Amino acid sequence: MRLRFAPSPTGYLHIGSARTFIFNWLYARRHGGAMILRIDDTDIERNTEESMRSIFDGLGWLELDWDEQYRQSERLELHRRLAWTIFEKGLAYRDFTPAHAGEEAVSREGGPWLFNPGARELALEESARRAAAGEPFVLRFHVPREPARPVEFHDTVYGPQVKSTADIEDFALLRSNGMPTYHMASCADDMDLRISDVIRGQDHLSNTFKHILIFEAAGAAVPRFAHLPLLIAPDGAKLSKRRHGSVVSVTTYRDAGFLPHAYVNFLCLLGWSPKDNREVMSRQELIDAFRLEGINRSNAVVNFREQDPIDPKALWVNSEHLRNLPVAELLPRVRRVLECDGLQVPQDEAAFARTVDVIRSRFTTLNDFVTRGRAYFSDRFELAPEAAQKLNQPGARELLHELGARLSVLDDFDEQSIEAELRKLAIERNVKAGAIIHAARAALSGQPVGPSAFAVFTAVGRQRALERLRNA
RNA sequence: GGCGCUAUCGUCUAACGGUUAGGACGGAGCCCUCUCAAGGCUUAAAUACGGGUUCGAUUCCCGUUAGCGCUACCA
Repeated sequence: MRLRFAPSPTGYLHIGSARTFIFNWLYARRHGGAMILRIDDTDIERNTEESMRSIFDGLGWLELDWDEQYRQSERLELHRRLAWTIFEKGLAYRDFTPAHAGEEAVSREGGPWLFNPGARELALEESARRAAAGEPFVLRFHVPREPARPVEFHDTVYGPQVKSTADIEDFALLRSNGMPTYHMASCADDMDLRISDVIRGQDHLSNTFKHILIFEAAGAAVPRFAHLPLLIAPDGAKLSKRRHGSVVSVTTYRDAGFLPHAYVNFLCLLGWSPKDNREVMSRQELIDAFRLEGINRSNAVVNFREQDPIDPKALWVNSEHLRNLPVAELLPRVRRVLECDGLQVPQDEAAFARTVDVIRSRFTTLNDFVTRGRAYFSDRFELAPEAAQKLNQPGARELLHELGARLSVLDDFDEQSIEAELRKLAIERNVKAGAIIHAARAALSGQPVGPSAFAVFTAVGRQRALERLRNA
């Protein structure tokens, strides 16, 4: 079994493309097949190196891998050879009509454009002569239409598909600059790379009929096809950079502090279901559960809003992974965001792990560790307004100073001892323990809310905790 | 315009032709509690519309409507 993901490097890695990669990858991994990354860069006008980087960066960030890698621009001879083979079989012809000449005909008649008048009938000798004379031409597939016949295939997701050749235009195989078109290059490579299953976006569903004509003309076996429903915006439009901005780029989610796998997990839930109500799944669970039968047919909305550009479900999936991942797996990731923000990562690995474990359960993204969780890793943090309010309660500061003094002589700086000491103080001063607790949390973490205040003490560490009480 | 695809809560989705149409996110409420999360419980919220077929239709068929895709020398 051989799967491929074939992006064209004309923009950054789109979340829809990422999902397509993931479904191919899941299928390959589940069946022990090979995953192939093929860069479809035959459109030399629009390709960019930057886009290429974005694809590798994006896939790398998502921690997705592949077994083989190709670049179509390095395989042009193969594509051209196959195109001319089809020509020699009499199944393609040279069309000398200048570019765009056919467009007017379409708008005038209102009907579909099928071929340029006269081009199909051009005698072979004249065609060869004009080509030899250097006249530019496109090589077009000669779609059989008298009589027209149905082209059929079975899509694993969409079921039986049929279209009459009477409705298929004579599409181009080779451009006038000699470059193969997408259809030609893609099919030639799929044959050469022995792709067994083509899993791609539904926008290619109707193109598949053309592809089948090419496979047949080349005398090659037709792969299995499975088309994926598209990802769309809340307004029903196809996701596009121009209209929807950064929500379509995977880097947005990386920068927002998503765990790579959590985002993969979220993307999987768009258009696919394990059908057993599971949603939060590990990578292995995803591989084990993935079935093409679980893919549905209607487009999925990425539910973002103008003010809030990230789908709430994505955030939820991320927070689930964030709090349930083995801490050891989370640490390097937290370390990275801390370092990126110039924060000091604790030397003591065990203490670091405990701190992360204490605070992670109420965080939703990795970025929370340097924002809401800043006080756990740095002395330069801001006191949230609501936290300041708690500190400004009458008598609160004095109580914290006293608490600090008492805790400083404690033998064991653990949660039980701290709690005992704090409650004793509350009773002596005849105040509610909660008042001291809330003020302490505010002083230690800069936040009005958070983990158990006693856990905050140990997470922040003795030295810092006492210092913050003193300076409260 | 032509051809094709699709249609279940706001969103993601589940439901051999027989279910009080299920779950999740988000919303509302309650419980728990040192706060906030988490967790538990409760709640509002859907089969686009019209015809068939059938004892019975979310499910099968047709039509309408809507959305999307393709209709390039883009992919």
